[in-house]
Amino acid sequence: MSRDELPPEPEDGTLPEATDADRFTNARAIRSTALFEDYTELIADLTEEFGEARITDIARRLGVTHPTANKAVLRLKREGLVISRPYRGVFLTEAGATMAREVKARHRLVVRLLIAVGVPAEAAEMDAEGIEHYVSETTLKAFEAYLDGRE
Amino acid sequence: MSRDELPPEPEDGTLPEATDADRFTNARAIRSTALFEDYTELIADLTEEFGEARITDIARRLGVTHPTANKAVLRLKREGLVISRPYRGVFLTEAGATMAREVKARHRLVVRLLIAVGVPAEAAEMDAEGIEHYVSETTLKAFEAYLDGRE
DNA sequence: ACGGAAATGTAGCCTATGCTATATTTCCAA
DNA sequence: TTGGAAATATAGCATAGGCTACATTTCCGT
Ligand SMILES: [Mn+2]
Ligand SMILES: [Mn+2]
Ligand SMILES: [Mn+2]
Ligand SMILES: [Mn+2]
Repeated sequence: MSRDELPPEPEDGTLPEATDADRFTNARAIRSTALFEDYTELIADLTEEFGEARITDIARRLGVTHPTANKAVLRLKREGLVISRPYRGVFLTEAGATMAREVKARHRLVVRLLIAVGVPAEAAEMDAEGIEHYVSETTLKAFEAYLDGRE
Repeated sequence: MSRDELPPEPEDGTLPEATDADRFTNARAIRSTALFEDYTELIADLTEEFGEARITDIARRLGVTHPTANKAVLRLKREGLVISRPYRGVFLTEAGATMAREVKARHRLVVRLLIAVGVPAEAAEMDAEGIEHYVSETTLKAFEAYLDGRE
């Protein structure tokens, strides 16, 4: 029995609501970029701290083995987010740096928002590492407005 | 050059802070259960609506093909979260129902919190689908307290 | 009652993301 | 200057979670 899942189409000029499938598809798309976001953000941090991001340091900070980090860096290269030469450090491209900047801004804003609504700082930092990737532009704006609205 | 990344160990009775690696490892662990959470929550919904969860309906609601849903259900079975017989509906076990209940509660609470801080309902629903999986118990409690504290 | 349509299952392919074991390169200290 | 330690690379394995193509089963309308 095929159930017609079509939501009542609003023919009154309103936008059609996002379906369940839309939401899950969106979440899956984000999941596939979350890792790149963490890598670029981390590489930016390490570069700022040490002048370069070494594979070993990347791996240690992420809590993975270095072959895992190495393989991920190959994918980052393929996507044009980093450049690197064998046995040398990893550096962000313009695209990578842009991604890092945006992710870091999201990260900080999420932490601030969580703390503002009463989440303990330690938990806020922990949870933000996952949450940050799923916060849309719209939600980000709302967070900013909320934080501004309480000086 | 191996950089000593050890954070300044607090020998004053305070808890040691979570390292970056701790946070990323936590996020990776959650990522591996997020899919199960979405499936159990959805199976609970479908069972409530139709008396059973059919593979086709699961797939359509998630926006994936039915072989993908079928394979996922096999994993859910292996983990003891559902039972099912060939060509029949899928049903939650006690463990699966418990997971579904908890995820649904998290989902709703996240949406309510987002809306409370000014996120438009549509964006709140969209973002919550990803965020819900990364909200810890501690953060959940804080959300509850915050929502209570405003009538 | 049965034949076709819908639902479900299976096979096989792909990529991502983890790991261990091993090879290679770089770098530093004696 | 050089030999061993540290860093990096590579090979190979595994699982998850997507997909398409095809096989099988169920169900329903005539
Ligand atoms: Mn993150
Ligand atoms: Mn982050
Ligand atoms: Mn979800
Ligand atoms: Mn959900």
